[in-house]
Amino acid sequence: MEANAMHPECRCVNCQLKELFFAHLSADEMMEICSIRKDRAYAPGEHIVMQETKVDNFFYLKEGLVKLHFIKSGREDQIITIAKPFDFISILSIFSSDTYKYTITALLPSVVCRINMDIVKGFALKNAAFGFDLMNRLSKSTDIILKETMDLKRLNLKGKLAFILLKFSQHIFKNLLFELPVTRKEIAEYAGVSTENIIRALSEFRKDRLIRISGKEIEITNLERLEQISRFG
Amino acid sequence: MEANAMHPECRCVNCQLKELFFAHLSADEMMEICSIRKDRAYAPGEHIVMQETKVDNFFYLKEGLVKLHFIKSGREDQIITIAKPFDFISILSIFSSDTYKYTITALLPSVVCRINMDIVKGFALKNAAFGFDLMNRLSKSTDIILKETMDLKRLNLKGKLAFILLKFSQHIFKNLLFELPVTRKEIAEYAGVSTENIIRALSEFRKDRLIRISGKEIEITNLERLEQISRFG
DNA sequence: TTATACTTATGACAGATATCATAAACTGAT
DNA sequence: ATCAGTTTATGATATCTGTCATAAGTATAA
Repeated sequence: MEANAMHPECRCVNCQLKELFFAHLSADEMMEICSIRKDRAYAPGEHIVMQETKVDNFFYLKEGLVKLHFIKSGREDQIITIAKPFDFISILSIFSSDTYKYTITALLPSVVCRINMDIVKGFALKNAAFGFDLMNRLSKSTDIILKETMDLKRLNLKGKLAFILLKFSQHIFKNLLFELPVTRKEIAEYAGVSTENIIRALSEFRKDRLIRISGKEIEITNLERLEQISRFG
Repeated sequence: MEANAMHPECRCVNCQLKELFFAHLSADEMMEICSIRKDRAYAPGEHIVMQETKVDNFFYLKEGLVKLHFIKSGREDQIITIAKPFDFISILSIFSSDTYKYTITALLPSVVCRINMDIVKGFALKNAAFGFDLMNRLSKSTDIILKETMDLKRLNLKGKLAFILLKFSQHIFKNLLFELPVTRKEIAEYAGVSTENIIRALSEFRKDRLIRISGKEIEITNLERLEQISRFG
């Protein structure tokens, strides 16, 4: 595409962010964004954003997998959601607060695209169509998270586990066979139940031949049944 | 105020929406908004917005109290949150989807200010500062809801109940003595537990002299202890 | 008013989940 | 290779929560 040729720094395929910017900004403005934005790679376990720190950048996940979570001293983490490539990961509060409200941590080797927040705000304030599009995308992201949280909330333990396994299989890896990118403890923190019970439920799913497990590798062998459990369990 | 005199249709004290519009729109634009917007009163139990219907209006709660909830046939409702005057109540998905994703129902006699969505979108698209301010307010509302949902999620039954009682006392009625605007069943739908257990826990709070109950009237008699339970319970 | 449905309340019990204990497997650092 | 710490796994048990049953109180409409 000629557009990409014009912006050698913004050549990532599938970049929603680029779409967002391209659709509304001039060639010069694009040049500005593309020269300012920075990529950075993170190893699993590395914090991308730490809660309570000053909001300085807008983050976008290009590669890998991350968790959005609350860290509470003396208490288990709470995982808000798990975000995949092309998701906006700095969502809540970045416009309405001056500190990040939650922590973002890499689960897999990840590459994050970072744009100075003042620049993004500047564009939003002088380009209404851009701001409007940005608002739509941010609100869509938040909506999905809240919906997911409410869905998880109403399910029993096995339902929560099935829901999470299906999220990995259907939405993240798009494959019945996948490598779990989280520990059992993290699944528990996501579901809001105890680690032991997640392990137990995994074993029962295995015994009932809904899944096969070898270490971190999971294969869903009875998709239909697992979907039932995630809806009604 | 002279501003109010200029816009006789928009004279409500404490209107956040008016602030939002006044700050960014011209006198003519304000005239347009003020002549188009409509108030409507709703009786308790009346639906203000029904999920799955077309997004046509932007809603703002002027008086009363409402619940935002998901209705599922054959299953109990899920209450997302309870909104009080000056809250934006049409939040999730109104910009990113063409149907409302949840239902809004009055809990107390309520007055809602309604503005045609196309008009709001029109202003947002041609006035960047207005759109930016709107985005901030909407995202702040959603942030608070998600935070509240995550807080509720990690608490045990008594913690959830204490949290909800404190929300009524501290955030909504700003009084230790208040009239419960919801049934025990609705508290249960909000907390995500069974109605019987909410009733039982209320009785125990009464026996432990944390609250006094007479019908719908609740008085918090041991605030400190109730706050402890809502934090660590 | 009576009749009906709903709400509040409590007890009994079953089922779900957390907690504690133990141990094997795995991981990373030395 | 070894050690320490973490993760996975399973059992036993206590606690929490849901479900079912019953009944009294309350509101609403005919």
